[in-house]
Amino acid sequence: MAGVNKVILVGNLGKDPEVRHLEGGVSVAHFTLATNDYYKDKQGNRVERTEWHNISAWRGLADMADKYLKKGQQVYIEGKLRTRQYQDKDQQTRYITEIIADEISMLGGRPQGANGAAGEANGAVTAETQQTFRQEPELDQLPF
Amino acid sequence: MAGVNKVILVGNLGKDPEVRHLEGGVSVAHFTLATNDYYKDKQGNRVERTEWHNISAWRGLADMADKYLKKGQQVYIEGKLRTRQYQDKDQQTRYITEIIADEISMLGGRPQGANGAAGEANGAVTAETQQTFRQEPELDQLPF
Amino acid sequence: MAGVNKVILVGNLGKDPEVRHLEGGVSVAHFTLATNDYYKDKQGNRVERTEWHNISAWRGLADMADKYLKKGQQVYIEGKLRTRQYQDKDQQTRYITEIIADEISMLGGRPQGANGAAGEANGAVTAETQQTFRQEPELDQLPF
Amino acid sequence: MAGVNKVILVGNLGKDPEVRHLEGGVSVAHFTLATNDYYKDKQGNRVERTEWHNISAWRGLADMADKYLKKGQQVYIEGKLRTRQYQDKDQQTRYITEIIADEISMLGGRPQGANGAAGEANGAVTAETQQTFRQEPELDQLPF
DNA sequence: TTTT
DNA sequence: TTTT
Repeated sequence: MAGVNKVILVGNLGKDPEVRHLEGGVSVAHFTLATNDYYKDKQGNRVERTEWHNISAWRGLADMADKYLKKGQQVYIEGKLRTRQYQDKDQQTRYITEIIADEISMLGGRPQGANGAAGEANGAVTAETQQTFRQEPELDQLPF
Repeated sequence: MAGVNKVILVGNLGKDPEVRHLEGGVSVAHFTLATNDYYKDKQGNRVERTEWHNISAWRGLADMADKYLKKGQQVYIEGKLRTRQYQDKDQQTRYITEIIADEISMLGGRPQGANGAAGEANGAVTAETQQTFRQEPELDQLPF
Repeated sequence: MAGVNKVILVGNLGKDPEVRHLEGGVSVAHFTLATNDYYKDKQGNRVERTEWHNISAWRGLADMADKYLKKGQQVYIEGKLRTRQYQDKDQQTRYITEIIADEISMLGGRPQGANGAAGEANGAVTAETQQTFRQEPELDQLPF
Repeated sequence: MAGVNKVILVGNLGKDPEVRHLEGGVSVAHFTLATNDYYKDKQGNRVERTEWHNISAWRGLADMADKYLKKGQQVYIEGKLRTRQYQDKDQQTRYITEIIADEISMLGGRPQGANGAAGEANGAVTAETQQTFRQEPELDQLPF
């Protein structure tokens, strides 16, 4: 009963969000997020390691993702872990673990196409788009 | 580079940790953790939902888990997400997402066998065992 | 705008919550929480250190704190930092930093009076009281 | 014993870090961090609110802060709360709550002087400086 | 005192 | 598949 299931990520979108509109007007967005980490090996060299995460956002957050998030962009994401099963094409039961986003903040990063310079024309994060979005409060306790 | 990959869980062990000793003296512990959540459905009823997580702990934390953690016990776990692939028995590539523990705190919970009452004789968490363990600092930056 | 202000604590209440009812029917609870940490000194000895935090909970969470939380109890608290000023008795401006709770989970701990044994008669956390409470969603975005 | 004391912030530096070198070669950096939040008032207007935090970083992290962090820069900070007392100029005991940083990640933000455009000449975060720094492992468990 |  |  006393449970906590919390994920905090800062990383970059691997692709533009894909948004679907379910029956009943519910929208859901999916995208991948890369978090980059490093460690020192035995020789003391800095070794990079990238972890990929499956993110899903629902309802208002899905619409926000659809409108504002782009491949390459740096975001802060807070959410919860959920593993669900599905049938693959061979009717085998498979599992996938996703992070269901509760809050997404756009950080200063450069969407794809912005190389070297980071001017607004290149898609830099601007005043209008550098914002925090939360799951709409009245929907905060839905199971997804 | 500026990446964050953090998981925070409070839940109960689904089984006793299973510990293996790898070549080179490295030990690793695996167990599952249940986090319980709830939400209100459209009728306003409180609906419970349990999420299961795969936890792995390495080296000093594995030894701690082996020594102190039991099925049913309530713990706080901080760690990072990692998805790895493996070949299933049909030589299919499969993926599993785990939480690599960096810190484990034993909370007041009741190990299996303690029903209703929670007396020490039933395995209650005592002063000696209600502790926090962290990944040994000098190994903190290894990839697992 | 893209801001994150998050605190996560696991500790024990230093005293029973004090609840006040403000004009307009708003209630607020205050209590202190002790988090225990340790470190190894140069001789390798384990040294304990206790940090005290000022917690405040508003509205529904205040009522929950009033009803369920007791001195000594172990809780998980998630919230945000807020520093406010006030005038002390000499009309000097002083500052106090508090954690405004967004979520409180009761963990297995023993309210005051439960020494050694932890039977239900001594106030142990029971199925009924081992719960998670969140700030009511519709009020989640108020400034306190 | 089973304690957790964790703070997670994403915000902007209010000023350049001030670094002092203590006896024994220990360095410590202090700076303030602004986290921006918003809420909807009763009229549905979006109201901004800024919270200021006192950050301190020790040893390797202090040197990193000294070298890389500037006023205005956006950072992710993970650390722990600590309240310490000091004597003010009237010999009154006062308290100040600080966040002792354990990890600092530089996010995409624009140091002071970068207005409108965010080209490298204006101090934009570049490949070299957009990094994560952690408290040196062997010192991770010191009391500060 | 920051940022958008 | 991202970013630095």
